[in-house]
Amino acid sequence: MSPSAFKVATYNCNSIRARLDLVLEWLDREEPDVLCLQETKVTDEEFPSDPFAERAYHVVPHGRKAHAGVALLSRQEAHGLEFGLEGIHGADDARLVKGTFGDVSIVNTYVPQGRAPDTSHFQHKLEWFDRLRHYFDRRFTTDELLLWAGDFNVAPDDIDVYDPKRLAKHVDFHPDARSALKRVRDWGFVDLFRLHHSDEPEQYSFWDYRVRDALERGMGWRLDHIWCTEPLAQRSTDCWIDVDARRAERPSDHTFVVATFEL
DNA sequence: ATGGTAGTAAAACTA
Repeated sequence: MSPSAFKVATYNCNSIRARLDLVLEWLDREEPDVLCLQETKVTDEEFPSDPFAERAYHVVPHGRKAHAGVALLSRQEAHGLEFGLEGIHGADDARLVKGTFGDVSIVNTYVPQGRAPDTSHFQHKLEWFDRLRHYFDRRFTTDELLLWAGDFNVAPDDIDVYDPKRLAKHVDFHPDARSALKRVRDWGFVDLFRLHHSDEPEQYSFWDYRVRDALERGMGWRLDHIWCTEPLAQRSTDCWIDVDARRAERPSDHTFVVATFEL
């Protein structure tokens, strides 16, 4: 059997309804096998599935009204669907969806942002990572083809933010958040972007709307990630960040991260 | 950035 190309992308769209045209144009151009969306900000009933179905994409939404929400878009139908994290209920559900495509499982997460380090919301973020680590412990082994993608709301290392000293107390670069993320990574994940672009500075996936000309001034963060187990990393051919999508008209404050494989 | 902007949804809340 000859190897086949497999392309996965992740995008925090900040409302799928507000970003529908941008996402459709990107899909038409890039034709990924799977696109993981975060911050869809829509109930499953209201998710605009039709234009995706017209393009032969299956949609698995897991959303809620107004905030958060994730979705899997895929050319193959997903099997083995799982929604949410054990112990996370109510308004903070709608942050995880898992689907399996052939022998590749994909977990798409929108990690809680955390608001401020001295709040219960930040403690909840740390606990969320611990629950996610338990989820991987319980549900998968590191010799499986598993991919974890999404808005992790953490920049892993100094190289992943524009000013590590200034941002040290921010919830997306706080030492406690970074070590919580590291505990999940230590389960057995490879950061695909760094696998292909080790030591490359100023490679970001997020630029705050509120910072004037943040993109032009290089004031970014690498918060959106595609990580996978070692056997899948061995089949990885490339990983890149599509900065141009952040320059589009009415963009999200995040942009697309893409990974390709030969399965 | 003790600011700022964007989206939801109809006044704040979330990011």
